Amino acid sequence: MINNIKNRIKKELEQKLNDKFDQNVIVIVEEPKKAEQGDISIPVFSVVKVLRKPLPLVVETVKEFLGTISDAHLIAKVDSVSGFINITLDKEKYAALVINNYNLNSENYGSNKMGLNKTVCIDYSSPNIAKPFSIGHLRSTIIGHSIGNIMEKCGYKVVRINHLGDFGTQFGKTIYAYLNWGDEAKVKEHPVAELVKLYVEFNDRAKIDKSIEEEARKIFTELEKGNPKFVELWEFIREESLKEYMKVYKLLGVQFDSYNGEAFYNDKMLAVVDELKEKSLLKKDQGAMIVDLGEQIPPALIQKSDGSTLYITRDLAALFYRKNTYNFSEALYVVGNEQKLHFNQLQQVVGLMGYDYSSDIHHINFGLVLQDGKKMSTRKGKIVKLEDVLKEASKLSLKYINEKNPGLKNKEVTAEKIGISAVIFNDLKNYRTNDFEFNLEEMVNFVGQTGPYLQYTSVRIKSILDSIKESQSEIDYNLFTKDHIFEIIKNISQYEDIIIKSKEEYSPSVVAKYLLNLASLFNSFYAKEKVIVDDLVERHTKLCLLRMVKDILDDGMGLLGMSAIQKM
RNA sequence: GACUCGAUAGCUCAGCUGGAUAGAGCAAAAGCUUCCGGAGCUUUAGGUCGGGGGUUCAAGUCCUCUUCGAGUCGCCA
Repeated sequence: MINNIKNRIKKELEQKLNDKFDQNVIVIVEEPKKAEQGDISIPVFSVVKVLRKPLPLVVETVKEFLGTISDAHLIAKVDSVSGFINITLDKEKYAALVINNYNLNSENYGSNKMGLNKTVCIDYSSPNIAKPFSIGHLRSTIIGHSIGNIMEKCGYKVVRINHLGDFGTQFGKTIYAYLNWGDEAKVKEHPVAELVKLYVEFNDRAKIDKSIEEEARKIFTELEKGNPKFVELWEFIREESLKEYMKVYKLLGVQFDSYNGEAFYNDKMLAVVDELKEKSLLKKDQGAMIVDLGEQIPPALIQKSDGSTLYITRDLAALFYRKNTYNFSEALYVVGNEQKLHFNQLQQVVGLMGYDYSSDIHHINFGLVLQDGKKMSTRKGKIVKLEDVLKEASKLSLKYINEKNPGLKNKEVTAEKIGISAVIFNDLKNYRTNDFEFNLEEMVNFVGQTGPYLQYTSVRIKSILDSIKESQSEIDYNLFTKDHIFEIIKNISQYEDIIIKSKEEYSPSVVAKYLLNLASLFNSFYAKEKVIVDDLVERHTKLCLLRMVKDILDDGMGLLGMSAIQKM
């Protein structure tokens, strides 16, 4: 909301200045760093430069114009300090505006309609079956899920796609290992764990004996051709893996609209190759078929010299399928930084094919999960299993509950919600492209900028709201003239702006940081102010404020994919 | 070697289109509970924004060179 006001001030001032001086000036409108400096500020240096008038004259002119803009009634005070014009809002009027706005839209406060009648496809999680579901997949899952929620809040229809890695040479490896040294009984009992062991062991053995790689490739080729024995095994592996993943998704509260994986596109790739041929984009090079993308980036390898297709071919087939099926306005791929080149190539190839929606393809890249500064690997044996992480986080939160609130009912259930939300929040609070040092200790440290801090704040507010039967009363807007209370109102009014920014950057961290700040403001307020006071008007006003803060905290945590907690 | 991304307090990170005295949390030190939940709050201390040069009235932010780290660079995904 404050952004709307800023934009209006900017537009109207520019209009008025341009009319008066017949120049093309750009007015910068921002928020000062310190609250004492006001709520909105305008550095006029750029205006001075264009108009070539003395600074005091420009300041006076702008101040004069500010008195005639459409939001003039909201302005309480205008100061000027060394080239900055500082606007202080009328706290009572602004608070009334914010509260009315909230009451009009309390069901879905902070939402907007930028995505109305638009569909977005988000490809996330997408684990490779028969390989471990690692902590790396967790990032894609959590980030993708949250971006989906945020875009729904912006009015988009969101299609959540789990592009399972259910095809590829790793199946040849797993099947080879299973047939040669697998224990059928063990595999039947714990399919995924055993299959992963077999896969890891295969890679260990392949270091010593290169020839088994060749055998694995042969098996995969047979699988592609439809060898019934291998197909049966493949189906078993896929089914069991998916069952296992569903458990994790349930814990995380994540759902998908489609589980069409790589295998689904297997019969759709020839058409892609044909189309590329038709458009004369394919070129034979060193026995393989490539699309040349110029000097800047390496060519896209479409078809291997043995005729089989590659990752990018599959992604092209998937993209066309999605465009035809969902007619997306944006296609997002929540995949790690290391695949930046791949998606760059994908986008370029689509562009060369003449599709204008190539610019709607966005790689939502994210940083690596590091351990001791190095990328985690599934091959070196030290696999960090997602399930174990979530379990440990839950265990630790149970320990905290036993210390802080031993009498709590359903401790285990709450501990799980807190622990998992802590892991989610820890991931999302950082800007997504940054690398991420994996440190369980810090993830579940329940002090400071953490998920539990947000949950705790919400639970605290709930406890106050539940403790009192409220009688209807007037709102005392005069209360909002106190700085620390107005600060909260101002933050409440920024929720919509925050969601828009978060969508534009495709980064849930924007919401996460905002919630931390809001919670912190509330906790400071709570330490200073008594809520349940005898004065009914004051009490009602404060309870209104609390309700808004709690709603936003809960809604924001929901956007991040965190669980709601009633008591903790 | 080429390209991409990153480097801000001891640690983990914010810092929007360049704007005022660079901000949080953790860790450290000191406090706060007759009263609505102390997983909280308040205060102190902590900085050559990797380094050099440049553009600008103004640079953590833009340009350039450089150091370090990570990632990628045709038959894996």
